[in-house]
Amino acid sequence: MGISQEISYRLERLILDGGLAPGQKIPSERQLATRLGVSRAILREALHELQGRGVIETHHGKGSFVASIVPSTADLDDRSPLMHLFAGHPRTLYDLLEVREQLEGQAAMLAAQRATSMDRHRITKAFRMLESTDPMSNAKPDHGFHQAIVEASHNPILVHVLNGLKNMMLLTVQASVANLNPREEMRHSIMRQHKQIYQAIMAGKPTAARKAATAHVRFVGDSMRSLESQGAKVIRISLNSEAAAPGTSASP
Amino acid sequence: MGISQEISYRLERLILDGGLAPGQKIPSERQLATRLGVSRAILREALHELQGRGVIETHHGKGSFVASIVPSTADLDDRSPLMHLFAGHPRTLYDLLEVREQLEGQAAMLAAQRATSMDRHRITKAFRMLESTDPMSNAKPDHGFHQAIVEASHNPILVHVLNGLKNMMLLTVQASVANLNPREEMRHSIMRQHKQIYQAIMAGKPTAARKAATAHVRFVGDSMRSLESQGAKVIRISLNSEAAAPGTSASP
DNA sequence: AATTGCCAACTGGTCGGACCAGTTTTTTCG
DNA sequence: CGAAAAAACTGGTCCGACCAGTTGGCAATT
Repeated sequence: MGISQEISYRLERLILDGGLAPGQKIPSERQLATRLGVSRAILREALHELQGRGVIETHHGKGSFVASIVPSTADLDDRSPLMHLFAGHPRTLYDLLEVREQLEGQAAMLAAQRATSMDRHRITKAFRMLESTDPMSNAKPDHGFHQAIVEASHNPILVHVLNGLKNMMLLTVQASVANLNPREEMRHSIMRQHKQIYQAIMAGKPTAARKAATAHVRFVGDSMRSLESQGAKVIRISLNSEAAAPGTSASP
Repeated sequence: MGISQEISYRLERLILDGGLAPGQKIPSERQLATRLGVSRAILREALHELQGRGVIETHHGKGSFVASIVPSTADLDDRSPLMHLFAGHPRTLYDLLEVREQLEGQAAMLAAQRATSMDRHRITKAFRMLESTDPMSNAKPDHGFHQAIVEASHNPILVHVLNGLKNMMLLTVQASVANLNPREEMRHSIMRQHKQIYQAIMAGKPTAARKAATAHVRFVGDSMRSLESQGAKVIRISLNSEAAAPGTSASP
């Protein structure tokens, strides 16, 4: 390992062990570089590494601060590169929706063909829950409905792929629910679309199911796109919200 | 945001969007710095950030390499349960083909819309190689052609998903090549289909490209199904065929 | 005295060049 | 031809300078 790696390691220890609280300021680059006996360039590389890991935040002219990370928020594997890419690159949302359009259409079609009675039961249950739940509740019911359909496709590959995208999918569903549901007419459109998908699958109409599902995903994408173009901030779903502004230090 | 942040962003984009596979080498620091118009110091800071996020790995004297992305969908290597399932249950082949039908259709469509001149060049190169190679050679050229198209879709999610299925995909392509190519008329059909896909993408006809691609995958599936129903043993493909180190076979 | 305005001293951000240290390729010579 | 030496890569580290935001205090003005 190079020196910069070692420095980033020592810095992290310093922060974690040293009891530096989130939001707390760490010494200036020049100070740290001198104290640790390395050049400022190397020190900066180490800082960038910690930055990449989300350990610190840096603000021009102010300094670097310990980020407020709860290391055990293992809820979703936030820190995965893809996850981060998604959070940082809004376009990725639409990329995902493009893929979902195909995959969910496929799943709905296969579900219409292959769903067993137990599958139908599960789908129905998820659908009911979707109807009854508060519109603004979290995205779980919505996702559950889609999930039930996917599993009814009886295609292990499809299930596996969609499962691999689950976390990101949850985010897009969350985004769509948060942004679209508040709009009265949109919520109705989405509900109608869900109903169409549901009925097509139950009626065993593969083509109709596929069309309904792809149309639904496309509708969500188009809607969010148009919302976004109207200036609405669509994608702002912070992975681990709150980010302790630097000025949170208590008055001395 | 500072320049180094922007650089790391662009780099990340370059890596995932460009479909750079894990393990692949990225250009040297001096090259990248020049190409992106920044100093080497800043370029290195950006690299360290990606390093901190686990996107790349760096080795002294050798270079920087794309790290294996995310464990979720990626890496269906041999010992994977799904891989095993596949070997044991031929039907999984058709499941995969079902999914491929959608995904490759999507990829071809997007490629027809978004391929850059460099993408076109790569696709053309892969296509040429596909025409010239011996029909019975391994499946690499065939897969390379499809891969080039997928990467031209400029949808990181799509690239990621297909990449995760790469190993299994290689097997299906291998299976199709081994079983279908020996049949004169089938080989011609497949070649014609490849040509249709190629021309549609080059001509920038998204719909035609999608249709050609889905039709192609469907044809492969249907053909193998019919072959199988005639009593041919279709799936007998050993799992660890190639993938061996450069020092191949070695028959003493 | 209170306010305003400005300047100096922080902070991080960027640059270029130089040199060291591994790795790979090319050249040279036995 | 083959092995050793040299050159041409690669990343790793350092220095010194300068740019760009931020902050606080000092001084001139009101």
